[in-house]
Amino acid sequence: MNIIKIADLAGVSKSTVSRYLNNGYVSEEAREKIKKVIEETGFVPKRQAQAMRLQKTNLIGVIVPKISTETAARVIEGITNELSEVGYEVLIGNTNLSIEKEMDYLKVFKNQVDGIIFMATEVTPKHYELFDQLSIPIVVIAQKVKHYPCIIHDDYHAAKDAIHYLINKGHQSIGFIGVGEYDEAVGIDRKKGYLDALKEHQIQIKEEYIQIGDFSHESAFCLTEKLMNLPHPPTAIFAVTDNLAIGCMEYLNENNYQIPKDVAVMGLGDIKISAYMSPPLTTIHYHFQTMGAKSAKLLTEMIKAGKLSSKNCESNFIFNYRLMERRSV
Amino acid sequence: MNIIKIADLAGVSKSTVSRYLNNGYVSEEAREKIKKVIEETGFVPKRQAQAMRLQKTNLIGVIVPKISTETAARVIEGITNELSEVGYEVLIGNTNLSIEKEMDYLKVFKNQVDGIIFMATEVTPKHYELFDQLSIPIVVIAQKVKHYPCIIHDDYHAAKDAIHYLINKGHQSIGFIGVGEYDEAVGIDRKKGYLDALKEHQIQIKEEYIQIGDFSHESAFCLTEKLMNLPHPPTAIFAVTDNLAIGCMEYLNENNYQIPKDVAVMGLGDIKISAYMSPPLTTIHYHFQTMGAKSAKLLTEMIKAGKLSSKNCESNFIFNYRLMERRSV
DNA sequence: TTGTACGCGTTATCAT
DNA sequence: ATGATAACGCGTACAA
Repeated sequence: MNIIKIADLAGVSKSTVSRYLNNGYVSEEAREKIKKVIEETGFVPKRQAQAMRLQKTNLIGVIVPKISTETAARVIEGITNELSEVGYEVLIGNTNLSIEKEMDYLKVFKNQVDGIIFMATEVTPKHYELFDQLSIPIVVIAQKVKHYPCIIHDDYHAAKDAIHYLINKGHQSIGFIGVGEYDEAVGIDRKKGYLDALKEHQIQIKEEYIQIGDFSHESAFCLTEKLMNLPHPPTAIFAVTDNLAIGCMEYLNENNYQIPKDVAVMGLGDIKISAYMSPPLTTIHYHFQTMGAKSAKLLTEMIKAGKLSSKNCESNFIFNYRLMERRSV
Repeated sequence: MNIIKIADLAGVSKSTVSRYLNNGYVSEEAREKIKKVIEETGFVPKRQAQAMRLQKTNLIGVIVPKISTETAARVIEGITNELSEVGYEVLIGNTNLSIEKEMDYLKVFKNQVDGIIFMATEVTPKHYELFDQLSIPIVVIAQKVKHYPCIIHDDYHAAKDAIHYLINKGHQSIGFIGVGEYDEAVGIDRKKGYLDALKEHQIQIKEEYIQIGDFSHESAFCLTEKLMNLPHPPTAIFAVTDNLAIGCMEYLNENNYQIPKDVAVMGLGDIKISAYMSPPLTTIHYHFQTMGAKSAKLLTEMIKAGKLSSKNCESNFIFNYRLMERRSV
């Protein structure tokens, strides 16, 4: 079923049908006939053909590291809610944490969508190359990417505030469970927040208190073991993500440490599960869904403005956070 | 950049470039020239134009009730992983539990994708109407829809097994926290499993033990209160979803009931959080990600077979489940 | 092996 | 107010 058949059935030309569908410049008489035929047939114009003709797909590509993580799901929810209001649809690219797949999606989406939202983890020179080749705007979430618009949390100050909070609660020996520096936001910024907070309070930094692993529960579990087996174990542990904090709590619970009496634990991110831990995890709330919505809004604005690239749109949005006092500190 | 410009730059006709891109029927000489130009320009053919010409979009529409729920996210993960292997991309439709939006997406996707995966909750006559109007195959997840292929869990037996388990643990007074019957799988099948299990053990069914609400924590919280304020409160409670079981546990914990000593709690679904509750929730594990993958596989097979509708493809796949013994019973 | 010409479904321009 | 026609980018039947 296409616009020509509708035109035939209604006894008019396809131009008239097209006008009926779009600007509406049609006589009452023709309008009636067309309306009837369209209702009977349930005709809807094909978006592919429209896209071709209008040079606009009304599609946004969204690339996420892992869709089944709560953070990614929340970001996507924010994006889809925002976009569905303005008539865009979203094409999802789930990379399963594979950088190659990220590259693939960046290439595939390149001439298939009107804009890209990229939820980043590690950003390599290869990424920059692909960004620069893009002829559509892109918005980056969760990492700072020079010369491109980014939606990020203030990881540095969030981590710093967490440590300040711990110090104010009387802790001087604070263990750190982090991740590698390939992830700038989580690996570098949050660690820097930890270090600077200690410095500001003139607390000596002990290398053995700083443990680096990957993003898994198990990593945090092992690192906590190391921490607690130190001659002078810390009285508090800060993990750079809630997920890690939970792995940390698992070790402590299994080894009969009382939280927070023996050792306090603090996370960052406030995933849902944190509130249900025993004890409930004190952490910092991040607004992932709002970030998603903001990124979508920013992107559609750029598209509307006719931008063929978002390079040099130095509009970074740094989102606020909120400390969630619960019972693990 | 399009195929004609590439052809010009390479000094051949666009047909030759097209052949280079597709069947490869090109002389070594021409191949070299084209390869060079394509590499320099980073040209990739536009999918919109291909879709138009080939009458095939290579897009699958996925409609989910709420993308930020763990179950939906896991289903989508299974779908995207499967589809990315066979060259399909996925268009996401997040309905936020709105039936109108479901209808909208069903209509919008109708002539924009090659097939639809529909994660259902309530299935109304309106849905059937739209399904019947489709000229592309559709696969339904999570609910039985007559005459269409469905990927479901065996909700009836899962619930029944849960109750059997409770009875075998010595419980005779088992409360039930459920949802309305508009959701057939959760509202009807799981309730029937509960009722039949009791009947099989000749346990009298008490109406006051059967509490129906919605899908929220709060609902389960209130219903648990009702249950526990009965003259003879139950010694065990079965909630039809883990989420409800957690709301139930919240009430019990806050009111100083010991789980499972005073009252046992059992859920259904095994969401991630359940394992971290205190005590960890005994529940039944569902394989959402595998379901997603299976639905994708089924759909692409039907597309490959050239089906213009999946009506009367009575191929239901009933997935298995696994009882997770933890410490709430 | 290569190139010409056509068609996929839509919208926009232009003449009527 | 309406209709004929061109154009979007691509793949392919057919002719050469």
